[in-house]
Amino acid sequence: MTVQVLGVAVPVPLPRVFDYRPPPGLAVPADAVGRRVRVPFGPREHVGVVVAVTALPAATAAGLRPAHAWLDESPLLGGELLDTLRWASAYYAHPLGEVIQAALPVVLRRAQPPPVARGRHYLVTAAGERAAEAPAYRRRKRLLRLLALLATGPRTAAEIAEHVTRAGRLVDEALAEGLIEIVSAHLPTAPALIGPPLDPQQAEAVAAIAAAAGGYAAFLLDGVTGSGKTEVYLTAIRACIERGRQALVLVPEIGLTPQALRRYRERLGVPIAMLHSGLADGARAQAWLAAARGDAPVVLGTRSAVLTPLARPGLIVVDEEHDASYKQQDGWRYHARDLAVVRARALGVPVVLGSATPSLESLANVAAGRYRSLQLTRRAGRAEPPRMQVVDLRRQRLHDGLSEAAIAALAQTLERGEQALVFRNRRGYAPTLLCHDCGWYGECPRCDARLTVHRASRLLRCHHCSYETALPKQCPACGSDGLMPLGVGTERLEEHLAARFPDARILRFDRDSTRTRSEFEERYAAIEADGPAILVGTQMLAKGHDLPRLTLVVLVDVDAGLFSTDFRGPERLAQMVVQVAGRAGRADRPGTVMLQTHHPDHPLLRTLLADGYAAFAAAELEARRLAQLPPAVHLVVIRAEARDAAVLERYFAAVRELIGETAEVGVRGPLPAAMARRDGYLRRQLVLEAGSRAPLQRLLARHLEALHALPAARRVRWAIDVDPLEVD
DNA sequence: AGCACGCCGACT
DNA sequence: GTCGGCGTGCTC
Repeated sequence: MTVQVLGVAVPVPLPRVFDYRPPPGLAVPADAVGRRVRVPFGPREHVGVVVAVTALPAATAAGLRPAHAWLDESPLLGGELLDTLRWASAYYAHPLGEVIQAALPVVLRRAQPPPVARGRHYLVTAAGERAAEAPAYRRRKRLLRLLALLATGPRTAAEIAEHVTRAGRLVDEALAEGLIEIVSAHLPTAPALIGPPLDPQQAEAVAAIAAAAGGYAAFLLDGVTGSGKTEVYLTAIRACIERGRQALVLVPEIGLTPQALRRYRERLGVPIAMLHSGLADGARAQAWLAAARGDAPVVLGTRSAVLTPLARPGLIVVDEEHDASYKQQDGWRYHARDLAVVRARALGVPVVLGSATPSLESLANVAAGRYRSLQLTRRAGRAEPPRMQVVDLRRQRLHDGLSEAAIAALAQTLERGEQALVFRNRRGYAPTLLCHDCGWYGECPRCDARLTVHRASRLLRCHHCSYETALPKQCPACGSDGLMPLGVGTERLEEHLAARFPDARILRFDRDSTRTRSEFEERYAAIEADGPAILVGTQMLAKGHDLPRLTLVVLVDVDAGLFSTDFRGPERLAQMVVQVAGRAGRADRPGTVMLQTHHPDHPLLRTLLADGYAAFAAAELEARRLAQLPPAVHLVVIRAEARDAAVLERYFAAVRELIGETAEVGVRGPLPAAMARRDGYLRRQLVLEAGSRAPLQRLLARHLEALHALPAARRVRWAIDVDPLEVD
């Protein structure tokens, strides 16, 4: 005598599935797998997802607790997505319950039935999008809220009513003014705008992707900045929609701008379900469900959008595939680009990874024949590439970090009425405060890091924890007046430039000056306004946005990237240089990029500047092979942190003993992390390396349960990072 | 991770 | 006498 038992993935950090008797009363539905259930868990209750139904002897099942209730009338997670999540749970050695929870929108993690979406759907029109930005509409707050809501995807009247009061009348008004329209989710909402004609290389790329439709194929679309990668995506997506299939498009965090969304919407003429981190819970759930029902022809989103269920999948696109924001950096540390390829294979659809500066991983996959390379080498309808100029800083007099040559170039740019970007990846006034008399410098009491001088707010701040203290006037050690800020941050650059060019607009972009997305958009709009300006900024300005009036870029200090402790430093630097250079001289005028360095003869810089990114990448791949670093080898890092050094020591001793000696997997460490102490926690890592993934996977699978069961693990915060981006 | 249970120190 | 410190065990 056997009875049916539910295998339930519960969102707890335990690497196993829990068995329950079905909820009392009803028979177990045939399609139980993928439905959510409320289950008792110790003294609490959780929402779990059924991942298996098995038959167990009645006597065994009697010892199990019954699930409390079903939450779904049909499976919420379909076959392919659940299979991919199962695979990912094993691959990333992360508990399935937490993996599944990460894939579910917040609303669906709660013990409630899924929100219903029914009735007519409304969507903002192109006129409505223009109105949302027009000054004349600024005072119509409720209308603007409606337009913003409908800009994220089609909504029903009922959904709109959740966001604005007296929704019915507002919707009627907006309809009458042509700002919104009724859409049937499956049909194009507007005639798609016709794009520029494709050049032969673009047409060839589109044809290759089209030829692969209906089956799995992976492409690396390797196209220089301005070669029209987006046109290739748009054409391929359009073809996908016309075949009645859905396209999933991933963009980096910084890339999902209103301009980008509008371009997709206008050119594709269909509703686009948008998924990004800033979305309200309800809106995110609606977009997710629309994708799952097949109502959204295009799903556009950042990292976690790769976990969206698709009813009619046809194509996956990953834009700027080299971007580090695709890797989740805490909890379940998945890589969205890699998962996109895994999903494409499982779904039997083509996947296109695009970049002007492909990751070395993807280039290695091309070399190994796993991805097909599609090259775009021509800059479409534009001036020649920017002139790259190395500024040798040795024996030069510097003015707050800027060379005479850079200042002269900035002055000329302003005189011509053009815009310049001064790029420096350190915010604050100066990275260090030093006493010239006794050698004291400001250190964080909780981290192995120096305190950054923030002059405007008169603070010394740690950029790695929340520590801050008043900026001292005298040296805390010797009491002298010899304190001096050492080094240059964006704040100092801004101050210097403002003093030197008092009539120019100086706009600073960093986390201190630009905290929110709306602040960014506001300042960004100021750039687009006419007239000369100097933009001073960090990473924030390095990618994504079009800066059409920019003709000069000054990279204040590239040396940090040349001598980084992390093995990906050179790759990151090269990508940054090429991406920033891509911002220069976009319009009618060719641009100039000035790289300030104390190492003008560094082979990395020479190769990159003389022969381009592809040559750099080939050289760097060879260097990684010789050094036995990824992608030549594969890595897994076990990280842990604790306040007490002895506790940390004991933990890693236990892990090492557990793993033991293996022939196929090299074990290094535990090594102190680059910042061995952070926010009061000591941090170390154990590096596992092997020539292929299989032995690493076997080792993880073999020891995973024991790793969780380790008594020493209770005293530390630990995590497994498969394919880590940083090993410092 | 939570949360309970359990066994030793300073307090109303 | 008990309130509460955090070690240890368990979660179907």
